[in-house]
Amino acid sequence: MPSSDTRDKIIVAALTTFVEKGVASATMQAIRERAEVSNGSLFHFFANKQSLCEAVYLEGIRDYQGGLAAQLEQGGGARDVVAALLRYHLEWTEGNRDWARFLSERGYTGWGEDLARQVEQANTKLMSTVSAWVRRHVAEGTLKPVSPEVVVATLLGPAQLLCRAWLASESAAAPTTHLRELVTVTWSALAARGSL
Amino acid sequence: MPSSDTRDKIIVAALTTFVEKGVASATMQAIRERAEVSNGSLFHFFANKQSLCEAVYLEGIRDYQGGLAAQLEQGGGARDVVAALLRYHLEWTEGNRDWARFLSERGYTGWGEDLARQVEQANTKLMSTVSAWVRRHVAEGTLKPVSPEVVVATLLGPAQLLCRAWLASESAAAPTTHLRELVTVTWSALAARGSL
DNA sequence: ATACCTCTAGAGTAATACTCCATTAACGGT
DNA sequence: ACCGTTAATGGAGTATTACTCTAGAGGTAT
Repeated sequence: MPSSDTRDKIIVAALTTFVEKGVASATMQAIRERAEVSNGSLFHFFANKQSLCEAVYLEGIRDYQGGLAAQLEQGGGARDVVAALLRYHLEWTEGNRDWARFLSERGYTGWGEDLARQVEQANTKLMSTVSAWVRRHVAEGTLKPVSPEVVVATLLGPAQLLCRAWLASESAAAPTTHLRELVTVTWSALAARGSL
Repeated sequence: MPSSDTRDKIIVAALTTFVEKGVASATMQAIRERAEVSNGSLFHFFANKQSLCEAVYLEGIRDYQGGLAAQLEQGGGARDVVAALLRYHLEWTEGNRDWARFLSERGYTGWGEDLARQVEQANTKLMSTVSAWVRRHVAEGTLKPVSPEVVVATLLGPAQLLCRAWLASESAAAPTTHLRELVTVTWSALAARGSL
């Protein structure tokens, strides 16, 4: 079966193993056994454990960010967009628990230059889309005149924190539980005085 | 020099090495050389790399959370407390960059039961303090009636995100730069309709 | 003084990330 | 249809490194 879905098998095996055992304790052997792949193949696709990590990370963040960007483009009033973004974040996390776990607990600093560059790039791209959206609405007077960085942080920060809590301990309430409150609060945070 | 400041030397050496090289690539040898400590001593205090990690993590989070709790107790109006919390978070991050890096990029899931328990405990304690504060102000009508979890997330989520951005890329603006906007926005988020 | 305990020391061991090369499949050009 | 080149696979071998083990130094109490 000489095809490159081997790569995918490895990535998904790596993800589950990483989440299950923790990255440090996850051995390459365990991963390659789960993926049913030989040592040679494994190291053919990923030069070392770190680059495997990076690949998993990148795969996850691309999927997540892609969906997020889509929410921005589907137009609608500012408040609807805010709600959509929040809902997306919560639902994505709930529906992709392993990925979310991996992403939320792993920064990319100290990783390879390549990855750093690619992630920065993805972030920048997303950020510029958001910035445009923000500027437009600030100009129209629907949003408070604050910097795009702060807007993004205000939008996603709280959701991320709630999600992290849920990911860390089984006991915490599911993210989507908080959607309603989160939208209310976040909208108050960002809406210009007077705009509904 | 048979004293237990050896332990501290190890912890600080570990932190710097972890941040410098990344946890995975930081070897125990490098750490013990930086700490100027023998192999025996190192493994006398920390049974393995993971428990060293955990000790570093715990040390950091305790310092951070301690300061945070202090902000809550020093009274004042709700808005002042919000501002103080935000300022504290930003300043602590800026002043303890290495710790902040380590903490923000490292979740504790998949780590030892002990650590998990201790962190949960610390979180719970902080959370109950915050909850009390929130309930009081909700009752007085200064804060919107939302769950303490969402209040906490709203308070610290944005700040965390901004700090992470700063920690990840040298280019981002220093956290404290955003303090003013952050306070404005966060206060709008939490304040009950009508309270200044 | 002696027994005891914490801490230090460094050589030794086992695990494991990674290398190497030989073999096989896939593909493109003529 | 053939061949050359590249991509993929297999598994045995190596080197690094987390961790172990045992012997002993320093310090304290009885």
